[in-house]
Formats: sequence, structure tokens, C-alpha cells
Amino acid sequence: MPRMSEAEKQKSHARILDAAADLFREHGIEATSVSEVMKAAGMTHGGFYRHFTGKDDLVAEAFQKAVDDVVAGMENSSNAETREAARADYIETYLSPAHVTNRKKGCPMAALGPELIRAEGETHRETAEAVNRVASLLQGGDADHTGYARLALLIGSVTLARMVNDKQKSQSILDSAKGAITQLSTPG
Amino acid sequence: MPRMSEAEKQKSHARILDAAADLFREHGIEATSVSEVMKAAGMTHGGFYRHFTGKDDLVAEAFQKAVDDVVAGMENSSNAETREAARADYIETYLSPAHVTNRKKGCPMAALGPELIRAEGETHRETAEAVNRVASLLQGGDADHTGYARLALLIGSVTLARMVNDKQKSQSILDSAKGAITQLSTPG
DNA sequence: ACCTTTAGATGATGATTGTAATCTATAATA
DNA sequence: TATTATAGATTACAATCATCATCTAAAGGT
Repeated sequence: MPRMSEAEKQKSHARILDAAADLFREHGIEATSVSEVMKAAGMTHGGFYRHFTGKDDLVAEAFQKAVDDVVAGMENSSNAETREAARADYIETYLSPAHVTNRKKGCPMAALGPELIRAEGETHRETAEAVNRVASLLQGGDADHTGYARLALLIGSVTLARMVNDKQKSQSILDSAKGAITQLSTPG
Repeated sequence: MPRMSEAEKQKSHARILDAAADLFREHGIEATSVSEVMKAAGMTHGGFYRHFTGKDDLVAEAFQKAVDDVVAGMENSSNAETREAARADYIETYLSPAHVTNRKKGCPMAALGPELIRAEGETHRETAEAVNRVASLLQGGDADHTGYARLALLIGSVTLARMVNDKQKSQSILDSAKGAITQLSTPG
């Protein structure tokens, strides 16, 4: 069928990236094959290497995209009058049952964290950068240093809520996190 | 070379389990092959199925063992005069640079959480149980419901500290977690 | 002492993996 | 319009995977 316009190639590229970001978050990076990704993107595996140098390259780009989407979603939050309101919105969404269930569209750090730790090169650098980027978005002001703790609480809670696989207990975990995260802001 | 006494068989079984628990935590479950585990245990891959029905079985047993070790380590903590002191010890150890570095002997929930979420059957049940068991050990009294939040903070913080791969930032994350976890006890 | 049982070794199984060479149809260029 | 460059399809590759059949040697019961 090829060849196609430059714009269409970019569309293919984006489709591969979207499929990869979803599949990686849902089934893990190691458990997802290149051909699964390509099939989900509506292509066969052969064309993959016209877009990426290898699977590692795909992982790096897909993770970056997932993080960008999450950050963008927070920055132009619907009713983000103040930055503080946007932050509260984000936390509310993060600690929702929907986020616990919908892994493939959820936080890439929570889904892939431990797997990314073992990554090297570009992926590794991006991982570290993503942590710092999101943590700084979560902290209150310059004097506030709770960004890391907030992010840790979010990531840890969603992970635990997914591990218990019991709606009621899952909700208890989310509630516990909500209660805790408010305590972190007010200086003790 | 076989056959050996029942006691020696159990020793082999334990060696396989130890090797698996280490390798899974260090490289992940999917990324670790049965023959890698057997080689680390000092055997060839063929004998594996005399001990386990399959890899899933191994995962379940190895995870259980890792959790048991962690819990036991907390319960007979060296200077565990009060239960509260043991808890404080555990948190201190958990939020140490050594724990961040030494993945293969660290918390199995932090290392394998997202991978275990996708597990089924026995492993899945054990995962849920482990969360509840450790969370209840972490909470103060009956009136205290911060166990989940504390555990989430621990798991999330070690994960983040491992993701940044920068000693200084890693330490900042641990410090942030220590500051946060003390705030969780005192009723706001 | 003989026989049965079995832990672990050896080797083969078929499936799946990441990567690459080759093909082909078409869009861009001249 | 004829040529060229290339996105994606097809097919092939060697490696690795989990699992299993078979072989072996030695331990335990008789």
C-alpha cells in the first residue's frame, strides 16, 4: 500500500506510540511484544523499524508521550482557575476508582516505575526527569518541599489499590491517601 | 547424582525459592527465566518441575517467602521493646539509601507491585493479603487508620528514589517521606 | 542384596521474541 | 510521464522461552 505522505507517516508514528503507551501500561513493557503493538496500531510488525531503531527507542518515546499527556491534562485542567485548584483536581482524579481500574490510560510512573528503574540510556534519563517534573507540579510553593511525598503517596496508593482487587478495600486505600495528603500541606 | 534425602530435597526447594525471590526483585518476573533461577540455585533447568508445577507456582511461593521474610524481620526487630519502636525501626530501614540500592533484598511489593497486579489465581490472592498484612502492622492502634497511607508512602518513595538515580535527589525523596510519615500519626 | 522410586541432568519441543532483508505499490520529483 | 525513494507487508532469522520425555544414579523399603 505504501508509499504515503509525510503527514500520514506521522499519523502512523503517533498511532504506534499511542498503542504502545496503552499496552505497556496495561500489560507491562516486557510482556508486550513489538508485533502486538503494531497489530494494535493497525499494521504488521515489519514496518516498525521505519519508525524506531528498536524496542528501547519505542519505550522511551511512548513513556515520554504518556507523561506529556498526563502533565498536559493537569495543566489545562477544565476549571483550573488557580494553580492550586488544578492541583486539587489532579489529586482528586488520581485518587479515583476510575484511575485504579483504567490502567492503560493511567499514570505511567505508577504502572511502569519498577520496570523503568531497570532501563538504561535515554529511557532512564526520561524517567528521572518525569519524576522531578511531576513532583514540582505537585508542590505548593517554593517553601513547600512536599512534592515528592505527595507524588509518592499518589503512586503508592494507586498501586496498593490495584493490588487488593477488592472494591471496598480499594476505596479505603484511596480515602486513606486523601486524608493523608491534606495533612502534608499544612505545616505541622 | 540423585537421588537425595527428603531433607536435601527441601534444601534444594529453598535454594530455588531464594534465588527466585532475589532475581524477581532485581530484574522483574517476566524478565527472569526459569533456567536463570535454576542456575542461580546451582542446578539445571530440568529438575525444576519436580518442585513446582510451573513458573506461576514459583512466583506465588517466592513472593510469599519474600513477604514472610520482610514481616519476620520487622517482628523480631533487634531493639523491638515496644511495638511502636519496632515500627519506627522498620520505617527507618525502609527509607534508607541501602534499601533503595539493594533491590534484590528489598520490599517485594515495591519491586513487583505493578507486575503482580496482572497476576491471577494464587499469586493474586497472596498479593492482596500481603498488602493488608503489612498495612495493619504499620498502623498505630485500632483507632488509627493510617496504615495504608503509610505503606503507600513507603512504597511510592522507594520507587521514586530508585527512579531518579541520583544520590542527592534520592536522599531528598527519602527525607521528604520521613517528614511526611511523622505527620500522619498525629491527628490533625 | 534386590527392587522400586525419584531428584536432578540432558536434550527436544513448539511457541514467541526482536531484528532484518526483501518485496511492492505508490507518492513525490524531475 | 518516467524515475526514484520509501511506508508498510511478507517472510526469514537466530535466540530464547516454558514445558516435558527420557535418562541416570542413588536412597529407602523389602
